[in-house]
Amino acid sequence: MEPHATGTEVPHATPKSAQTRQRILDAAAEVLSRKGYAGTRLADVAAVAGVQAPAIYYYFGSRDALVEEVMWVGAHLVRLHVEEVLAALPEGAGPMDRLMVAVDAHLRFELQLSDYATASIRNAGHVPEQLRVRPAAEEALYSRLWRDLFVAAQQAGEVRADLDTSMFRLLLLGAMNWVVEWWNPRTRSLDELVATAQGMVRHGAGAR
Amino acid sequence: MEPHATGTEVPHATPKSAQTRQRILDAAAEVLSRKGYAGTRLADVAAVAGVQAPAIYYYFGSRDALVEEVMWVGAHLVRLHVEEVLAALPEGAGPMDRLMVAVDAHLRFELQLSDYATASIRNAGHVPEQLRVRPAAEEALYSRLWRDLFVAAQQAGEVRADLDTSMFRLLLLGAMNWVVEWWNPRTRSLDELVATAQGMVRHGAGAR
DNA sequence: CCATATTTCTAAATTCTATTAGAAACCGCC
DNA sequence: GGCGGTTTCTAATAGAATTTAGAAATATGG
Repeated sequence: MEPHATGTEVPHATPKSAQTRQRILDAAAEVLSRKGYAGTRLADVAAVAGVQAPAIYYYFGSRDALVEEVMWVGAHLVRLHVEEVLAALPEGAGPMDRLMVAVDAHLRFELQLSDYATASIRNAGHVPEQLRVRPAAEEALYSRLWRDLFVAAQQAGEVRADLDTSMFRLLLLGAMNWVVEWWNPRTRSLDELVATAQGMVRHGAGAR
Repeated sequence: MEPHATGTEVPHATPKSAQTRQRILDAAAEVLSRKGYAGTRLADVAAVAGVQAPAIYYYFGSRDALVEEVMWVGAHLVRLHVEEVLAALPEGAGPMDRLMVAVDAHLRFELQLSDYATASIRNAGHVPEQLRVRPAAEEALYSRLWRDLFVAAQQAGEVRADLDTSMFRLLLLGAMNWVVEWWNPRTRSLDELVATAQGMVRHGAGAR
């Protein structure tokens, strides 16, 4: 044995078979993003991961521990992704350019790249309170990232001086997060969505 | 007896004591808006309504029937409210004015007036499929209302001709719906929120 | 190729709620 | 003040899902 008992971290250096843990976590993210917290049964997760339900308990202490991990990873990955994309920008990029890129990165990651992001977004307000503590810390960091983007743009005069950027930012993130509730890749183009969202910021918050 | 058995409608003309049904429905909306579908237990609803759990079955066929009713009422009330407010506008109001008023009405109703609206919004994507059929019809009507507002504004030249209003509308409704996830009346002013959201539309979608 | 630890399974127990049965309380009315 | 119907309660049932127990299987290392 020696499963999940060592606190909140994730040991399991054993490379070969502990891919199973990852498979289970991936499966949980997938099911959670599709069915939500209420609709996610351990048996479903196990089926997707290709194991029997009790096998999950070898890697996670409980259903809720598994959910919490997915939520945290989701929040974490979104932030990392957006930070990376921003870091890759050339020095010359202005504050408004950086905002546009952040919008692009957030939407594409959430819709294409990561079940974790979708799961994290959709279920943030639906999991029991106690599961929100660790993910909330990540979300706070992400929130700060966006705050800084807006503050920089406003100070540079590229966002209207009289705009309440804090409120605008919350509205914008809401608009982008809610996309998971209606998005259908078959009927809409992701490029157009990104462009429309960017326009919402450029014109909605931009100066002039 | 003679409870809920008569199909999907809601008889109970008996005025006096069938306020209980309303109390239960109100309680369900309140709990549902706060705890979500997964976290809403019949016992909680009953406690808020001031009855014992089994009493609920005198008025509703099942837990899901109760939830469905709340969801439908929520979607219905939002639409009615916005329609009423729009109808009360003077003839002279332009398409952009009408959009501004709709934003105002949607946000104020959702945040101040109705647990039903909040419950309906928060749980739309989290209740089992079968419960979404009847509410979905209401939402479709509401969606059409907004589509018409944007089409009118665009035809009048008050919204940029090149804007994808369908996508912008979905983003806007998402932004407003997501507000229930972060709104705290103690730390933020509702007037400011409304003004910021209106600005998001006026500048984000408006011509010039 | 055997011994040992790791991993996963089957079967069973536990728990948590919705739901039902049936008895009591309540209410208006004669 | 008793009577019939309505409404609500207490107590029991049922069912589904998480979670444990403990046995098999699988891999690992000498």
